[in-house]
Amino acid sequence: MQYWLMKSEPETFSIEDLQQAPKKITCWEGVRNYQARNFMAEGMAIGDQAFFYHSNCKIPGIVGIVKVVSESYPDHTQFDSESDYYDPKSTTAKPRWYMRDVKFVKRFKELVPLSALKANKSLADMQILQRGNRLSITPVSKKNWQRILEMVEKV
DNA sequence: GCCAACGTTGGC
DNA sequence: GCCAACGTTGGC
Repeated sequence: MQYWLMKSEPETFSIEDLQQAPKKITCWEGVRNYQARNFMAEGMAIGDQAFFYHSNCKIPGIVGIVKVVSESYPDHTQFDSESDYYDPKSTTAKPRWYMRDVKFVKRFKELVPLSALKANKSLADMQILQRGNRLSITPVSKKNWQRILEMVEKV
């Protein structure tokens, strides 16, 4: 089993939105970066877990955990000219972008803020902490996963 | 294939 | 709102 971190802007889709979704499942739409897509399409497997990260908001940080519950399949929003995620260069015969379904696992009582992740020197190799990192989906090592869970328990 | 221009991300 | 960092686009 592998671990991941998935970013979402809470204004667009927050962990509260996921909790309120039918069956607490959502399709993870809108990934439009090849590296992130490859992580999702080829790197992930059903049963993997991911940190849900709120980005571009007042206090960015990890707010909970989700689980991968589907194989990858074409992201329908790429074909929808009304959608912000529309990609005119993509065709149903040859889709560029893929999604998976993820399910709510838990929401932390208090988020683990980015500032706390940065302050924890043992997490220095986390991809999200590297300078200029913009990937919306990144792998997390088992060690770092456990270290972060320990930070949650201390809250 | 190079690279300048442009758009986006996301913390602050 | 600012801006650094990065990815993509498109002319050549």
